[in-house]
Amino acid sequence: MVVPAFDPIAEARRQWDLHGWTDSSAGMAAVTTIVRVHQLLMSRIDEVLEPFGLSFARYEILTLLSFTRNGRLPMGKLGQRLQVHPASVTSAVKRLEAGGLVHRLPHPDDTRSTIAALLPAGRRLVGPATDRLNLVFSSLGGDLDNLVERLNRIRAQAGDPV
Amino acid sequence: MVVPAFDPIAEARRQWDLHGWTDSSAGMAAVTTIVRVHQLLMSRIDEVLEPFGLSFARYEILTLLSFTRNGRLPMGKLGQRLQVHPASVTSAVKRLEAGGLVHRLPHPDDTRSTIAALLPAGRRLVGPATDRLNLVFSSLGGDLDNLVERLNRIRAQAGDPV
DNA sequence: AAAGATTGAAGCCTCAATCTTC
DNA sequence: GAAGATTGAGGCTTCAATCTTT
Repeated sequence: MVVPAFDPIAEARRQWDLHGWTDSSAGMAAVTTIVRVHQLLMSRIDEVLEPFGLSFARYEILTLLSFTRNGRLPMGKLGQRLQVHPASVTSAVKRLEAGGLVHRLPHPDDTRSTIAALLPAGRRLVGPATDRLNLVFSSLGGDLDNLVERLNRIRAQAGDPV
Repeated sequence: MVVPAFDPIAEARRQWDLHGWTDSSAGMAAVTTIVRVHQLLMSRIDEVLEPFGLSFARYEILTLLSFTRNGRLPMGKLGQRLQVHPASVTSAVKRLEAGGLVHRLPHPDDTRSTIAALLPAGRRLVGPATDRLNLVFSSLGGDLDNLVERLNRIRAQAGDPV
């Protein structure tokens, strides 16, 4: 993936304006910028997490579990917190289980439900992984709270309970 | 994917602070917010583009081609402009070709290179698809230029030529 | 009927390997 | 050897369908 010397997003916006789509150029530029930043962040995060054998999704599950009293959370709850499809949770937990970081338990009160439970090996990973991730986060710079606030406007507009 | 009544991102940040990771909570919240906004935007865009039989990546290729003098661009150029891996371009163009929206030509001067060329059916799609996307873009609201500016700081920090 | 979870299919992305041509 | 493009593999996501339990 060769990187050009100029900014492809700014160039694209110039083209939209040039072709008479001035009314959409700002929105389009915003969308492509978000896509690009998402791509860059994920790339760096995956790089940092790779030595731990974790993806970002799996790291998030580990962290979520480590925050609970007993390191346990139902599959459905995980999906809600991470805002992903139940199938994604099943897949991620399956991999975490294969790595010996988590295991599944039946829910005591509701046989339909499955509980993901943190294992010692999983808990040992959370701290170091977070430390490494901090290097990425702290290098972000800028006024992040303000950025989040502006992004939250888009979330709210889409119906998110911000 | 059930949506909870509270904001999972704000709740997660509260948890990080609670567990003594105050130094990373702002960065983590920024990352998860970007991930969420990316997810929401892509979901809405895919929904809008679905009737046209297009994905966002394929729409972007069509638009890029429509901006050129003769509707033609080498595969490699497309990858640079869209900032995606060459394999992604190959895959997207293959689908566009299957839909009769684009076709492949050999490069006249360099036999190694392949050129993607817009077909009439493809050109007819660009305008209407863009009109529909405008509905999404215009509903974004807020100061988009300012948002892009703040996101560009992250891009620049990652080495993008902003 | 509704809820919780899982499976299989399909799309998009990346990477590594490969092939042809410069 | 380097560049352009393609292929196959693997990861993540979603959806639709399915199965069990409530």
